[in-house]
Amino acid sequence: MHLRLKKNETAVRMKLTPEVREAADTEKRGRKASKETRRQQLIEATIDSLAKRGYSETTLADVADGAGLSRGIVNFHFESKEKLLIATLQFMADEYAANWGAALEKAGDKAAAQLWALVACDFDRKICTKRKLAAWCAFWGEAKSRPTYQALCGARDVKYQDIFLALCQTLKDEGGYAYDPDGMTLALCASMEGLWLRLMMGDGLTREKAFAAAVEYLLVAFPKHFTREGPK
Amino acid sequence: MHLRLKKNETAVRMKLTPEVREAADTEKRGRKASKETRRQQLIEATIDSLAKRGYSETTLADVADGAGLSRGIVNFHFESKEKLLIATLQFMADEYAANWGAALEKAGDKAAAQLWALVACDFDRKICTKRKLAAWCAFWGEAKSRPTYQALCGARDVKYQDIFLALCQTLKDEGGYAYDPDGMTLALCASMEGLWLRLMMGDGLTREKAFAAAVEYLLVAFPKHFTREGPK
DNA sequence: CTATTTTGAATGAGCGTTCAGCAAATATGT
DNA sequence: ACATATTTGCTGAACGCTCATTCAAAATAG
Repeated sequence: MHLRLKKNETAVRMKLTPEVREAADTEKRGRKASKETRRQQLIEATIDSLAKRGYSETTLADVADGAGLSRGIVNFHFESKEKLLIATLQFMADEYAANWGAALEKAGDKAAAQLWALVACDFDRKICTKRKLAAWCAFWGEAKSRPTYQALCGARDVKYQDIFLALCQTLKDEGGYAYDPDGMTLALCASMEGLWLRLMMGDGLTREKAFAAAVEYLLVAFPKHFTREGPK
Repeated sequence: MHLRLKKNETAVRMKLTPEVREAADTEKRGRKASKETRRQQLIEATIDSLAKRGYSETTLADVADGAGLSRGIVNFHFESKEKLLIATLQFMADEYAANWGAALEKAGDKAAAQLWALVACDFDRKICTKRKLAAWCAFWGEAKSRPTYQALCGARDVKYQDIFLALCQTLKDEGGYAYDPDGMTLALCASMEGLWLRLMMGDGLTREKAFAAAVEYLLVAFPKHFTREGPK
């Protein structure tokens, strides 16, 4: 009694998360998926696994299952587990950078509006998901002992920090504030990272409340430039 | 040609870190160490390993080597790797709580002085070490998927948060500030956690600079209560 | 001597990696 | 058109390594 199974029926194989399914759907399902599509699908499955089981318990088997594909698949599309993880982090870093880049574009040329946009976009639906925050945090935990991760985790990198600092400097000049811009920038950036950390830990904190807290900070720091509703 | 090695010459066995050596020295070295001393010694070695290799690469072999003891030792004093890690986190959480508790005691009864003390003690030499920050971060990375860790990582727990909130509330009333105390407290606590994260990542940031940034925050939030040198 | 602590070799489970082979898609020949 | 060969994507069993755990024996303490 031998059942001949129809293969590659991804819909049947397993319940995939929306993200994985979408990644697989950008082109056709099954064999027709291109190399890049498969890679993306596996990256999404990796984020899922990191979020669900944490870094240390993320296995290639779990990633493959999550993607609805077979065991050997990762070593076919990526060379090793390590390379998959790096590609995943790279993807998130790129997405993050693109997000604040775009936000800055749309903000116009007023410094206050730009700073507001920069803070707000960190709490954007697209970026600030439970699963992505969890994945970020998983990498943070390993970053200190892995130079490669450390470099990529500084997606909040030099460039970002410089822009932030310049904006704080400008607002200080405009408003005649008294603080030290370096310390202020550092404290503000750190605050946003800390809010991410707390969002991930997941008590009762929501995206909205976290954003409100960040805004509260902006208000006391730059009273002449902001209201709770936005830049003046 | 058989060399008969003198055993238990810990000084010879391996270069132990100062922390591990100290833990082993609180009572006599060698076999005479009491159960509690050994446990402490192993916990210190665990912190070392977490800091050096990260959570996912911390092995019992590495911990045992770090403590200058043999392979099976952890399963004798702790029951399992998991229990060792939990004990380690528990130790750090207790130490952290004791630290801010003591700081609060010494601060007198002025709210401003208490808040200053609470912020300052987070950047204390004893707590804010590279190795301990790294260990904290390692646990944070795994916390989301492990309820036990999550509970202990909230060492910055409800009690701490409540005190913090009450102090902010008091200062607001005293100074007639306009902010929302909940948001303010959240942003401030988050900022300190974020600063820890950055200290751990280790760019050029020093304890002093991080503390200065936190102070900068206090200054803009409570201008009537603080100067850069301390509470008024 | 008895009890306690420590050792280190043995065990086995879990996991990343490899790879021979299958199947779908595409190219080539007739 | 059809048959055949080649390429490409994928599978899953097998392999070997790492590491937590176990435990019998040794070392030490009392």
